[in-house]
Amino acid sequence: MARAAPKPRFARQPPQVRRQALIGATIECLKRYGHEGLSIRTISAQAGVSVGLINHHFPNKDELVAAAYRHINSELVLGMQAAVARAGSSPRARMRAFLEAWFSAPSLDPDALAVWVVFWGLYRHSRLIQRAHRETYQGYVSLLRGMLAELLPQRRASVNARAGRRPRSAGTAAVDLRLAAIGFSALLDGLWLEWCLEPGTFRPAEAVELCEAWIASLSRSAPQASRADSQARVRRSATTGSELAAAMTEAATHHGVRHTNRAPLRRTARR
Amino acid sequence: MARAAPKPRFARQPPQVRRQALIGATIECLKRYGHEGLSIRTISAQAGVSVGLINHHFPNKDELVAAAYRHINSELVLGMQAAVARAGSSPRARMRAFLEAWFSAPSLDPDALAVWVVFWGLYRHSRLIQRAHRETYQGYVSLLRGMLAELLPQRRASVNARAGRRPRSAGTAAVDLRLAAIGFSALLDGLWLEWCLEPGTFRPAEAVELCEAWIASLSRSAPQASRADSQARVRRSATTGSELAAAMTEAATHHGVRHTNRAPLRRTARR
DNA sequence: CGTCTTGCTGTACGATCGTTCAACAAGGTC
DNA sequence: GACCTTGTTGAACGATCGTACAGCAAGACG
Repeated sequence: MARAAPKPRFARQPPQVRRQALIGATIECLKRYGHEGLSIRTISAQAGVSVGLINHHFPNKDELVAAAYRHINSELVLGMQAAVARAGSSPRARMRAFLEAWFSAPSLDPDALAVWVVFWGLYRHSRLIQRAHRETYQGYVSLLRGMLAELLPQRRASVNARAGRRPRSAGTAAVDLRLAAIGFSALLDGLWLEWCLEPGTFRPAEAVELCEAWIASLSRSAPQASRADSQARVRRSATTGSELAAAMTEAATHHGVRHTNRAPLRRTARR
Repeated sequence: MARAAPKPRFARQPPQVRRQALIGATIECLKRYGHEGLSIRTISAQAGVSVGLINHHFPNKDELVAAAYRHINSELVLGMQAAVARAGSSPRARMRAFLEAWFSAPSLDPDALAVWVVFWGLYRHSRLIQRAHRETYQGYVSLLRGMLAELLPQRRASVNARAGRRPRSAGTAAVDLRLAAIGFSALLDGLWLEWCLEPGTFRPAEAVELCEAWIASLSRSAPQASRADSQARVRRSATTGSELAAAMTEAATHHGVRHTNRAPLRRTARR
């Protein structure tokens, strides 16, 4: 008889590689089984490892889930940043590249939506998810801010545009700009959501058209800021591109559910 | 010593009342604890009953959850329908009433969003949830369809407008109308989502303004269908209000995540 | 007050959950 | 080939899950 070649029962991997594999298995399980897929045994089976290995690379399950959330989040943001950077320096081309990246894989993926939805459900009750979101969300915010700022060149870059202020007694032009920015962000999210829910309803290119039409209507309703500086100063000095960008990035809640800090969660005795 | 008044240890309730109470407790638990709140013991404690009672009124947990989903779904739709009906017969007033109802409680509620998100996460993997959605979603669809049809009077009500068709070689007017309807729906969902995530960013009344501006741009970009019939026939006969309504109700996926029937879910051996 | 219906309780059960940990072995080093 | 480091295994634990069911009792009825 031939000597039995002692086939290894498992292969050791560097921690970083194994961690990445476990994160990938977590996301895959979420796609397949939804929230029920978030169990140690399901994930370890998907990754082809034993149950104990997860706690060897992650302190606990919540940390693994948060790492998975951080992964898809940063993967998306990095993809968007790369697409915009690849588009060159023309503001219009950069915005178009962003929109086309936004409305194509891997962003525009029904499976991905199913994964996002589970994370959203966890968000309000998991500090780790909140932290992972906050850390990766910043990249998305600054990307949008930069694109809008260069698309609608302002007179002066006022960095101190305070977040959250609502110019109640402002001129109509300012109000329209702020609303338009909010609406644009809603359009991005809403179209993305709708397509993922029912991909047959419209083509991604049509979503890009819709968004560009909205952008065009922005420039049309407030051309004084981008073209004629003198007119802008007359209408309202604070109505600059950076303010629009600020309002927009405030409004653009993107995929992640931000922590609202709203009404204090009732903390009655549970059970 | 005074005779101990034999205080009843529990109070019997008619099945329908108790069922409703259990449904209410389920929603309340979802608001408080998210997905973790969906346990028999948590819900029964919230309702102030024993663990066994739930299975006395519902065959199993999934049926209770589906009933809860059906409840908030139909509650919302009925509220919208009532608001529109209260507005009278003017199409514009009815649309405004709808928008104001959409952008106010109980629709516009961050707690409610947290509940919706959990249901969305369950949708793809629960036939019961899918059925509950399908049954209640019809009311929302017909409400939107009716409002748009009366807002943009068509030449002839073509009921057989097939769902899902995409006039690729159609005239530009038709494409714009379809896209506009899709965009309007995205605007509704996106604004609703954004406000629930970050209520401080804009006021509900501003969201109403945004939507009405979009509606106005609909009438502006394609007035031929609503005003001059002769022009419409020349441009494209199929571009009617009812087609817009059909396209819109296809696009308006509302809150619920529709079953996509997309790629067949990989059914590998689990565990 | 006695009787009957049935809404309701609460223990029990098996399954599965996340986590722990002692033992194993893969694979580099000498 | 012996040794050592450490990635990996898998049984075991207590907690919690959804469900079943035998028995209790609330409250209507005669």
